[in-house]
Amino acid sequence: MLDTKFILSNLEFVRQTVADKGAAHARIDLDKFVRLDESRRKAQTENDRFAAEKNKLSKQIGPLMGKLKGSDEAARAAAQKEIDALKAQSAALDDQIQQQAFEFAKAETELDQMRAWIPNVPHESVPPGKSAADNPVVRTWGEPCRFEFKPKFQYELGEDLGILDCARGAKVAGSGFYFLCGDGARLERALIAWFLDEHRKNGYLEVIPPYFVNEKTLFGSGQLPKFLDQMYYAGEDKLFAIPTAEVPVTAFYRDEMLGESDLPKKFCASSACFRREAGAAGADTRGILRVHQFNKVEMLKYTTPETSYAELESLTADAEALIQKLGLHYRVITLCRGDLGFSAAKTYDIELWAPGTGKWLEVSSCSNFGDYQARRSNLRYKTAGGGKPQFVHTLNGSGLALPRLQAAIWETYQQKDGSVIVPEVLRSYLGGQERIEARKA
RNA sequence: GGCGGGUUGGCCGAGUGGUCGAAGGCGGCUGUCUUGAAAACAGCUAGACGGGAAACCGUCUCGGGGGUUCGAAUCCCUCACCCGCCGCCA
Repeated sequence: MLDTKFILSNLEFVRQTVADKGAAHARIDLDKFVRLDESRRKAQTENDRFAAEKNKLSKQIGPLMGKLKGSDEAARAAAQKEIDALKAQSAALDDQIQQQAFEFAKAETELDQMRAWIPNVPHESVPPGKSAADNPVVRTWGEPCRFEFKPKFQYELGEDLGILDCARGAKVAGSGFYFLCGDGARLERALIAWFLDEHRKNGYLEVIPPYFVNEKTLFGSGQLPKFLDQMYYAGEDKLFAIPTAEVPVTAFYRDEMLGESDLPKKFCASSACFRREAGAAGADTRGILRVHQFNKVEMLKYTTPETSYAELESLTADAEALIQKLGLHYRVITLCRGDLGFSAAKTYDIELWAPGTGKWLEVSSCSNFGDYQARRSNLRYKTAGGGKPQFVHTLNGSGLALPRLQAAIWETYQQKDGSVIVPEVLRSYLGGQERIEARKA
């Protein structure tokens, strides 16, 4: 959420951001926002004046009540008379207070609702651009591998090796669900364990988060209210299945006050992720490039505003290091203004080259959210200097998302005989196994 | 699912109708003392919003919401969460 004062004093910048992010929407009417803020302030000023007056009257009644207990009957009668007069004055204020309080609440509620739909503004280093086609490539690592045979793509490899079963996934749960079997499941487990071990070495605290969260938690990270239709919802219990571990871990310190010396805080979390992918029908439907449930290890950081952009670089580097050790070809792109997500101030996407599919696959999205999520989550820290509490900055990035990574590994390390070589760093997690071969029945 | 006890500032913890935004302690900051530090002593130390050039002033906030009252941390209702005991169960 953006600060109301920031919106008002940077109105055109916010207006441009809303347009850039394609967030233009009847719910966001910035001219109305300005008007509402004016009426909110006016109502509050009026309300405060009447309330102050009423408070003064009440304070006069207290001592008079004491006099009612005295023995002098004339004095008691006089006090009673005074009390009645004060009560009458007080009652006369009620209508006005109620009226102003109503006006204030009405304006504030509308302002809050509108603010909930206004996206974060981009950092100054974010490049201009309208869509994914305009995202500049920051760097590329490795070389695309060459084959002396026609390489298979992920779905074929998975099914041929017997490590992926999409048909039965569809039967059991529906399209977009799948089984990993045998060495496919083991490779997944190895990757997750290895990621977490690497992150722990880099100072990230490993957590296993709740897979279901409440509405407030989703509001905090920015999924709600805008992306309601992308979430699985258990209505009986008013709980949502998490689309990423970012959601529960960002809420870890919600409504809390941290100390500056506690920062930065670094977490890594492994979880299943659940996404309805509404509106994505027809895209990447074959295999495991776009699915409703997948595993992911997520890295998160809570930092001070001063260090968050440096921490974004190191977060991205931590994700890249994993890919480098796996020996895969990848590139890093910066999302342009038009492609930047709702809550993000700056994002790097990391894409793996999948030689069989012939596409770059996004396996990590590393973002700095600035204070946007912290504001929505009421998450502050006390500064070392002792000044006012500040909102922390939050960052997160995948390290890494499993299905597309598996796809890239299969495709990159496939052999002429159809088997797949296991990347060296993972072998100790697989009992030394060096190769995945077709599973018999 | 049933019954009982809780929820107060960064933390702990007093406070059962008025002078309470809240005693006391811890922690933090500042000063005195000291070569420096510790200790001791003194002072300061919640947030949001509004008004104001500022000093400062006002309103609201004692888990959330609603109610009673001139006035609520305090009384009533309700919801959430936490801690017990019972039931069910991986």
